[in-house]
Amino acid sequence: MSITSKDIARICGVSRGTVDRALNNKPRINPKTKEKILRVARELNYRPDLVARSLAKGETMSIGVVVFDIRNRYFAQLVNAIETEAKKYGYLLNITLQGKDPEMELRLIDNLVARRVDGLIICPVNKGDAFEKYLKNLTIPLIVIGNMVSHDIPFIGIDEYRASRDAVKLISSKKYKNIVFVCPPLKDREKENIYSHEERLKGFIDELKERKGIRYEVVDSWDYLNEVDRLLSRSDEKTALYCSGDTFALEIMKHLRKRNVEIPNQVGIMGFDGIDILDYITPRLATIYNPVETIGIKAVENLIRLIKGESIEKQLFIEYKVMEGESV
Amino acid sequence: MSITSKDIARICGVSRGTVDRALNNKPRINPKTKEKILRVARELNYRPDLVARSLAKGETMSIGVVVFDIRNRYFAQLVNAIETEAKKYGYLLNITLQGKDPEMELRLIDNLVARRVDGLIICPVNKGDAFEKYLKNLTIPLIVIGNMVSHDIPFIGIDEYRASRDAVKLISSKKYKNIVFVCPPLKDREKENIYSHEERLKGFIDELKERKGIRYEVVDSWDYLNEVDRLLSRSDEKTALYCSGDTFALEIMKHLRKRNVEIPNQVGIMGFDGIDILDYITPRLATIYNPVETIGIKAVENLIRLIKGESIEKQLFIEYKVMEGESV
DNA sequence: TTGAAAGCGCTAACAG
DNA sequence: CTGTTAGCGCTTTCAA
Repeated sequence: MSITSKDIARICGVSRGTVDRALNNKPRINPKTKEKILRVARELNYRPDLVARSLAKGETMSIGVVVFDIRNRYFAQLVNAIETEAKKYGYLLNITLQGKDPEMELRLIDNLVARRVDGLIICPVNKGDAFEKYLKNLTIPLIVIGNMVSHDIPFIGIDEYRASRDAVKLISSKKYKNIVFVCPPLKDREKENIYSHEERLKGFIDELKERKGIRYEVVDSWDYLNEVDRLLSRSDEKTALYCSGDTFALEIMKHLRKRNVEIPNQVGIMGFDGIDILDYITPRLATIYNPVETIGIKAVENLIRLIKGESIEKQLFIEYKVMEGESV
Repeated sequence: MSITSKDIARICGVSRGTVDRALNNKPRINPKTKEKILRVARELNYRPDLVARSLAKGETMSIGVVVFDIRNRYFAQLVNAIETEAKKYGYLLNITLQGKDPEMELRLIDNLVARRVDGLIICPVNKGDAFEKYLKNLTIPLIVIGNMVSHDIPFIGIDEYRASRDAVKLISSKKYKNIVFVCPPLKDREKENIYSHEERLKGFIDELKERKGIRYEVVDSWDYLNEVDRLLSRSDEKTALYCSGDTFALEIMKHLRKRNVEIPNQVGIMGFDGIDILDYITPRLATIYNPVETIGIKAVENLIRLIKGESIEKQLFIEYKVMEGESV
């Protein structure tokens, strides 16, 4: 057993209340007794039990985080930023991964709430009214990142719709005659929250509707590599593949490399997210840089405001950046 | 305020002890009262307060993790594996990042201990006797990953020395006349624990000592790109760059690509770790595959054994794999 | 089968 | 300036 404040009180011949005042820099204590208590505490290498403190104070100084998976570059960068920022304020992270499993997500949120984390940051896979209601009934503050659930629940992300239109503008400026939006997650739209991809899709379509003379279509299959083969063999028009995620773009590039298809000479490619490993890839992938670090930092800032009972703006859109690259 | 077991007791007209028996499937309770309590609990959406439970039971069902940084692929994969495995046993993770700051590492470990995590998994940046003693004095079980601190402290990793010799064997088999070990972390050997890199260095040297006719040298500078330029301009022998980490290899490949140096025709490159993004890189990098998922899983398994008071083997070496690639 | 009471280690409120 | 008391919500022990 480790040493408690009671032990210190006994040894110093004072009450636990006095020990508390000394240890936590509270007023109304004799400097000499304070000094003595601090000395004894140090000598005995006293460490307060933070579990007990949490129970007494009703705060744990922890933030619960629920995301898909941190092998995913995007979430690795996000969680990294959240941890670094939270630490500055004395908060530690309870991080949990739902692996796109809606049931698991609910279980994890329940568990974190039961552990009395002071707030939650989630990138949800669930969606819909029931989920919205569930979140609203939580007793703790919450910030949603990426996949918006409703306009009523605090959200931080980028304006995916506008970013997607910008992506299409960039591609169009390169005189492609045919643009394909590659977005496998659309396949899962029934069961999963794919808000961000749906916004990107809308932006893609709206932008192209306004432009004449460019054909476009959508690939919404996880078998997208074969789809790409089929599309490219079928048409001899200058085609660009606009991918709703850098990872899909990288997979396609790897695939085309095997087929000796040259990028961007024979086909153009654009991604979305601006994950950090693009640094190592040739040709440099055109993409939308999603400021994930900033999003993480803002999420922590806003969450802490909520924890303190302060108010925040319900929707916070961070500026993204169009990265030209060499692949389109 | 949320509802407590006391409320349930009051409503059901029983004592808190009985409520506990019902809720936690304990014996010696009348099935009918149990049923009633469970029903009421469900109706009121009762959730036990896990902080209170932790205080009462003396266990938190959390595991503390301290690593460098999870933008680093290696740690992202590691933490991902640890989380997934720990969750199976009902443990959540408190993950913290020390960013190679020794002071920070100590503060984080202290904090986690104060939060009464049931065990720790760390990849330490500290080293030496004082640190070893500090770790031994911790009141909770601990597993060290990667950077061994001492043979007395439970460790999981690969046999870096042997792996490094195997790497050199692979390179040698390709008839290089000059092999350069690129290992910037050596620069920090005074202040940081770079056990794994030092083992790799030893393996490199020992293997080459046994082979005649191959020149070798070591680059231990963070300015390694310029060093590489200098080395390559100086010699016209067939040279291979053996990097103590895939990231260094990727940086060099990117650098050489700009200089239009062909790999492996003009210079060979080999990495270490086998991080997942190599999938997207051409030419395929030769490397040592470090089974980080397995290491994470084993770390959790062993830690839980320690938590339960069971015994484990102090040193656990997982099998690595030599990946031939096309870069050497 | 159930209840009562004590305790986990800390904080907070009030009285002295 | 200091001590006392109660309480956070749960588990555990012992007695009934």
